[in-house]
Formats: sequence, C-alpha cells, structure tokens
Amino acid sequence: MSRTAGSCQAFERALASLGAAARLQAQDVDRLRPLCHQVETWPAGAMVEAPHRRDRVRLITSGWMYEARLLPDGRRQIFGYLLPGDLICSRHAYRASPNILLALTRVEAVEVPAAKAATFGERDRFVWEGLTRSIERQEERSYEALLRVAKYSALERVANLLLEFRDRLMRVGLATQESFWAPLTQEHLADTLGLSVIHVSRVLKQLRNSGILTMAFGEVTVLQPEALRRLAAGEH
Amino acid sequence: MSRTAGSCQAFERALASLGAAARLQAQDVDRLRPLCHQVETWPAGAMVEAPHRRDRVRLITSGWMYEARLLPDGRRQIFGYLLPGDLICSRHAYRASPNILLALTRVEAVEVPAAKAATFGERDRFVWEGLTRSIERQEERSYEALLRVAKYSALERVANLLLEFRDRLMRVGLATQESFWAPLTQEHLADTLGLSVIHVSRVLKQLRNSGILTMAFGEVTVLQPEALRRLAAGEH
DNA sequence: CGCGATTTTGAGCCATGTCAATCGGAGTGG
DNA sequence: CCACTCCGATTGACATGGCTCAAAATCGCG
Repeated sequence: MSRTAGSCQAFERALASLGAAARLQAQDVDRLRPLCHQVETWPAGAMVEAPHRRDRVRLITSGWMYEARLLPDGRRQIFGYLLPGDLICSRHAYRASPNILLALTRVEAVEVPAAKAATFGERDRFVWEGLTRSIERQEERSYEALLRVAKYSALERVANLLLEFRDRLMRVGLATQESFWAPLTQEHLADTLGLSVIHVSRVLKQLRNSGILTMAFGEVTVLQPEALRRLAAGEH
Repeated sequence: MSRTAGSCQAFERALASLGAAARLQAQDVDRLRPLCHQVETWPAGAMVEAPHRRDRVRLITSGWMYEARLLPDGRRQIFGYLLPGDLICSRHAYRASPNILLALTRVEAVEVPAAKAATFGERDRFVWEGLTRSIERQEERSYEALLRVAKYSALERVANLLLEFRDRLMRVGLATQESFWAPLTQEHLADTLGLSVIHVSRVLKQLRNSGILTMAFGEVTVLQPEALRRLAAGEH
C-alpha cells in the first residue's frame, strides 16, 4: 500500500492545486513531492475516518467525497464536498461531531508529511503555513454555503453550487469553462441546497430550457458561462 | 489602555468559560490569568478589525459582536455571533474575505498571550491546544447554522437560535434556564436565519401565544424550556 | 425482460415573502 | 408640554416559491 506517488499525473495535478491554494513557491512544492508516499484508497460509498491528529493531513488525488449529517428523522444534510487537490484533515473529525465523511466515488489520497514540514526548519515552515491556508479555504466555503441557502432562490442555489464545482475542478484540470463531470444525483444537490429533489429537477429543467446549462448523469455542460455566473451571483 | 485584567468579574467568567470550552485544568487557567492584561474596547456599532496573525488572540469579556456580509443589493447575511468567553482570532480575518465583524454593543476584550503559551514549554502547550479547541467550537457552530437554515422551518429556526444563545450565555453566567438578555432586533434574527423581518415577528408571536417564550426589547423569557428544546431540535 | 434507482411531470397546498398601513416608544426641537 | 420624526414591531391582504403526493417515464443492470 506504500509507494512513492511522485510519478502519477493525478498526484501532480493535486499537488499543483494544493500549491496554488496554499500559495507555495514551485521549489516548496518540489520539496514536498518526494515526501508524499503513503497512498490510501476508499471504494465508492465507504465511510472515511478523518484523522484526529492535526499533523496527519491527506491530499486527495482523485475521487469525490462529501461531509454530511444524518438527522434522526432520516433526512440528510450535506455540508460540503472534497475534491482532488483538497485536504482531508482533523477539521473533519471533531470529537463530538455527528458528521460523517463519505466517499462518493473511489477515492485516492496521499499522506502529506505535515509534521515534518512543520519541524524541518525555516523553509518548511512555509509549507506548513501553506497547508493551513489550504484548510482555511475550505472554511471559507462554509460561509458561501450558508449564504447560498439563506439568501438565494432555488435557481440561484443550483447555479451557484454547480459553478463552485466547475471552478474548483478547473484548478485541478478536471473541468473546462464549458463542461465537467460530477458524480452527483439530484438528491445530492437537494440535500446540499436545502431543497426537495423534485424541485431540483424542475430547476435543472429551467436551466436547460433557458439554454444556460444541461446536466445529465453527472455530465454538466455549460452553454452560457456568463449567464450562469450572473445567475450564481444573484444578478438577474 | 493597558492594565492587569485579573481583578474584573467579567474577565473571570470569560476565562472560566474559555477554560471549559478548551477543557483546561484549573491550574492552566491560573497560569493564563496573570498573562492577560492588554484590554481593548469598541463602542456599539464599531467595526472590529480581526488580527491576521494566528497567535494574536483576544478573549471577549463583555458585549456582543457579529460576523456578517453585506451583499451588493443591500441585504445582509449574519454568519454568527461572538459572546463573552469567545475568542476573536485570525479565523475572522481571511484576507480576501468580504465579511465584517461588528460590535453590537460596547465590547471589551483582553489579549491572550497565545504565542507565549505555545512556546513556554510542555505545560503551556496544553493552553495553546486549548485555545485551538475553543476556536474549533466556533467552527462547529457554523455547521449548526447551515443545518438550521437548510432543514428547519421558520419556527424551529428561531427556537434553535434563541436556545443557542441561552446555552452559550449560561456558560458565562449571563443567562438562567428561563431568561437572558440579547441586544438583537428582529431584523438581526431575520438576517441570521434567512427569513423576512415580518415573518420573524409572526413566529415570535406564535411562540408567545403558545406560551413557550416571550421576547421584548431583547429580554428573552423562556416559559417552557422543555418545549423550546424539543422545538429547536425539530421534534414536534 | 424485469427491477430498482433516478428523473420528470402534474395538481394542489402551505409556508413564507411582499406590500401597505398602523402603532408604540424614544428622542428632539420648539 | 406638545408635535414631529425615526425606528422597531405588528397586523392584514395577497402573491408565490417551493413542498407534498401520486404517477409515469427513463436508465442501468442483472
């Protein structure tokens, strides 16, 4: 299960994305690369155990995960998604937290030696701080999520979420301006956005009919990127 | 502006609350106490500049603040509140963040020497980790906020938020099971919960008529704590 | 071909939003 | 002391976005 991950293309993309999010210099990324080698994978549907130690950080190289809570009445709230380039960290493992982390597809991740990065001296301090910045990004997304649900209409919410996916995937080279793939059912969207599945279906139909985008079996095609952007920002 | 804060009762309560949130031993709290002395205050309505450095942490000893975003169309989303016992930290100061931190009342805070706590050796490492835990608590609340808005009805949202305030204030001795004071207008509640002001008014009327609680000029009186708890948890 | 999961569609309803008007309290100035 | 204003809370009438229920269509898969 342990091998050097430095050769894989998915790993390179994830590392580059992490470097960008953390605003690392190319040379810092280069120093980080050979240190990552513990590869871990989960099958689709698996529950992922987040690390409790703050210095155990894993970088997702491929696959989708989501963080959710199951309510006593059987409903589900999805709080956010983890994509290639994102970090699985202790942030997802609050002791008393009733939240769970689930793999949406098969997921691969490599362990980033954050502890080493933190103690290797001055240069590596930047790496450590970079990781922290990447995690802060995740936090910022939780603000956007609340804003989306509290202030936006159903149409705006769906547009906003799909645009978030596109932009995040573009950073790892997994999307273009016009299209990407997302392993999501309409139920996932509904549970993320505080809507009913049926209404999500209607909203997607509306987006389709207005020629802004189509979504079929996870394949999202953006026909009018600018219109989508405006819609997602609440400007009509 | 600089004085030893160790004598003030509000400070003692805030410190005790911090110790509880961070799960510190009494002796750790004792070591922390004499180190806090830089007092800072903001008048009601003032904008609060959060520190960018991660080791600059301020402990609120009295007053209310909130974190919000002003939307281009003039609307406002409130993401959360900071009460006595809470920490103002870099978490509230993401560089690119369009969020602001505002004092709802006059606010007093003392600077906690987190950096010292982190470097003073083994014992003080616990203090540092304790502070981190307290900040994690704030993060956990953002999950609750999203859940509230995405999955709960207007009635449940109001009940849930008021209960959050009561429980947090009780930890600092500023509330009893049955009553507390909150410097909030119905507009604040609305902007927090993703509701219209008018509907908040209707919901409060409903809570009043059903004898669960009353709220007048910020004075909240809980008449049926158990009914409120059930309502806030979505059990009807 | 049949079955489960997902998506789509229609009909009707209800929670919540919008608009407009009123009311009460706290200042404020005359 | 009164008149005026401003702000927050309240109320009513009405509109509507999104939910529920029920049913059909579609797709993937064994």
